[in-house]
Amino acid sequence: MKKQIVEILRKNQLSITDGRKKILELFLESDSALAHHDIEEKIQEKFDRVTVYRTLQAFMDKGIIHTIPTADNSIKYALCKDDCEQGHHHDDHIHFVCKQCGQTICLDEVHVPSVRLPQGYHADQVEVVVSGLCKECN
Amino acid sequence: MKKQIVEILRKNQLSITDGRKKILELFLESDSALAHHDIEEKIQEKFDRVTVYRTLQAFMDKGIIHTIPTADNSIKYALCKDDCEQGHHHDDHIHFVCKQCGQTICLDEVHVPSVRLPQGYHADQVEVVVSGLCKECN
DNA sequence: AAAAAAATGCAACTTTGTTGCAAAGATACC
DNA sequence: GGTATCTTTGCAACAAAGTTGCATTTTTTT
Repeated sequence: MKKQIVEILRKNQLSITDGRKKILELFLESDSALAHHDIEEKIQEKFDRVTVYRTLQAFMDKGIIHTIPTADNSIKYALCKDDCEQGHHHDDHIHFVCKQCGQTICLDEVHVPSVRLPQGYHADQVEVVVSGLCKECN
Repeated sequence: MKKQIVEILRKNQLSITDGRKKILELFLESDSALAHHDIEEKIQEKFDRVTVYRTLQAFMDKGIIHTIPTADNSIKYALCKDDCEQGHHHDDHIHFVCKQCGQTICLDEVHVPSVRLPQGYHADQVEVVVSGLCKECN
């Protein structure tokens, strides 16, 4: 695990620091998406708020994590699949938000459906967020 | 127009106040979704920030407007279709965000595709946000 | 037109996010 | 392994976004 973490950071040319290791570990351990707030809560050692913001930004830039759109003004982040490279996210899976437990998860096995747009529109990216009851809460 | 506004407020059992009339008018005039910030900007008379928050909340509760999920931590609101009733939103159209002009619009004519979830999951609602270039910017 | 109910504005506060800068830490080089 | 260089961190100070309680004003009811 520790090796995998260092490996990921190295591969993305990020210096290996305690904060980055810890936050990346959180993502690897968690199977649901994390908001900034969740991260600060779950980390026992206290890192400055600013550090967490900058770490998430760095991970985003490198394509290690991606954001999940929400309707409640909280950005959620989740690990990208291996083939997301620096600056080019191509996560084509859908996201699921459980109304009971609140968890947001990536359903990697479910691909986004194709959408037919009206004349004149050009689609770059399609985001699908399904809400309902997850496996555990159903 | 003025009649329609009063009509909508009355139908939803909201008292008819200047702020509500003005904000509702904004939504009716605008064909793109509005963020809290946009509303404060576009209104010439100044209403208190708190009033705008509470008005949006009231409109949400009554099913007059709905939120559109975004990945950039800004809640956008748009008018619901007529058949959204108090507490029961059922807007099954997709949303489009233009990367050029930034406008967010409801594509009422495009219905959300059906999504097949893994065993055990139960879907209540499917949100689709497509980003790319809109008719004007393309 | 007066009484009752609801909405507004204000102040004070909390939470969330940003920026510049000095100190601490990581990397590269000898 | 130790030092120079470059990067990251934490702090302070700030800006923006959102919330709450309460007195005043406005709307609705009778």
